[in-house]
Amino acid sequence: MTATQKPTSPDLGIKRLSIPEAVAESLQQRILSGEFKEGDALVQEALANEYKVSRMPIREALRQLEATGLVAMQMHKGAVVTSLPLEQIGELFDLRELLEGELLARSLPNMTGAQLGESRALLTQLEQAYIDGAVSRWGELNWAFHRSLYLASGRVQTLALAQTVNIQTDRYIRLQLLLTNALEGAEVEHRELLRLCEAREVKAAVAYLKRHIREAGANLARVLSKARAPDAA
Amino acid sequence: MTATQKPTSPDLGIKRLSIPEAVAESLQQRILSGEFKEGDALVQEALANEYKVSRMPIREALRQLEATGLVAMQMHKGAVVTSLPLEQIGELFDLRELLEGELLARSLPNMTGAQLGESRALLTQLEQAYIDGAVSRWGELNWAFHRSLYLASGRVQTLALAQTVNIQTDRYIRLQLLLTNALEGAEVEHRELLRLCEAREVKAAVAYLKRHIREAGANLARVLSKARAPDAA
DNA sequence: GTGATGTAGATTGGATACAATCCACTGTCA
DNA sequence: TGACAGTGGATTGTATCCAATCTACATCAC
Repeated sequence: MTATQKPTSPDLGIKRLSIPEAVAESLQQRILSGEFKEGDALVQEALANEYKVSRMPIREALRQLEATGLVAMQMHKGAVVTSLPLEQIGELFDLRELLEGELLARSLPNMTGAQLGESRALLTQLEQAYIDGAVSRWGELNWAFHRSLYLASGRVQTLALAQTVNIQTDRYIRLQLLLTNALEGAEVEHRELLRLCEAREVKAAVAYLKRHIREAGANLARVLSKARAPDAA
Repeated sequence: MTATQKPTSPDLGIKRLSIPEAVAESLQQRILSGEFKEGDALVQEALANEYKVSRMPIREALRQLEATGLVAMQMHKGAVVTSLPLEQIGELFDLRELLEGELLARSLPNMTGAQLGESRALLTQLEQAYIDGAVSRWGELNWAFHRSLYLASGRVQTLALAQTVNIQTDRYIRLQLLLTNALEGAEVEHRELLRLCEAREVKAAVAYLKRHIREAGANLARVLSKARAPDAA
């Protein structure tokens, strides 16, 4: 009745995920990877057949994705992959700048050497994925690297929000990678960002991070506006 | 059986919401109002009986609420109303400061006189609700008032995030109202905030808003830490 | 008496069945 | 020919049914 702080959960770490959660994760990957493009309809029965489950778990997964903003559901009309106007994509980058700047400012002073080492390891993987042209893996690792810099902040709510926003932008960054086959400067910037962090230059690192995000957004906007303009063809 | 048959109204504009959405909304209200307290179990069958529907729509509603962070679901164990540690509640107010400050800064320069009038009207209602002690209504109106100040920003993504965070804090603000029967200064602050907005003093208004949110958070933290401390009694 | 273990009831998870709704096609009539 | 109402198929929404899992209590061994 009183403090129920110990909910008798002996199991550590590993979290078994239910079918809806697993399906949601899979669908998210497929949307981010571009397999499902903006505006594509996600038909429940088709997905149910594909995943060899009934439509029930699919529906719950779709609702979960709806909450993250990746799909939109309409009564009796089904779910479609959301499509963001250019200005909202820009807004997402502004949000990232805001949230991630805050996170890094709070995290960096608390980061241990081991945590910085973890970030460096992730950056190495990230660069390798970039060289390999592993677009999908690059997307994951990009967030993993950024996230590793924020973990020490202990700001779980902010981190969760930042992650949601990142998932949204991820889609378009991958699209940019496919369209232009290059992320101008992003790789160099990551390395410089990590250097500043290792040097414990908090203010400089935060400023650099914000600039990094802002430029990524600007580059993307340029690519997308070109790519979307002649879609009437 | 068919008692809750919706009259087939060919209404336009009004968004017909599905049963899961309606249930989610209702449950959210009941959680925010304190009817369901932190840690309370939300049993599917009980809710299904209450709403006179099957468990299916309930499950989808619960998943929707899970995404907003109001409830947590565990495999084969059901859904419970989430309970936030004090520090995370504080974090939510920091987030509000960040997000709403940004929103107001972008919105205020675009606000029309009519929109400011709308805000003023909402503030009047808000004050009335406060006088009446209508806690639940006060919660709604508080966000409605804040939101009205941000609408002109055109930042839909940011606004959506801010709303989610607000819903989370709402719960605890209402709790504070119940515990202390007063929100120190908040009412006066709202009026001053609106005055600054009407005077188009953007920087001052943003600074004031941030302070307003920060103080609300600080006050709440004081109340909650007292209320939670002697739970072993 | 204390601890482990097995079993029954309750509750959730998933599958199937049925109803409601939408959409595209078609056939008719002006 | 063109517009429009009716109709059939496809798809979603909800209810019901069965299986899997958890929790609590009783039983048994030490």
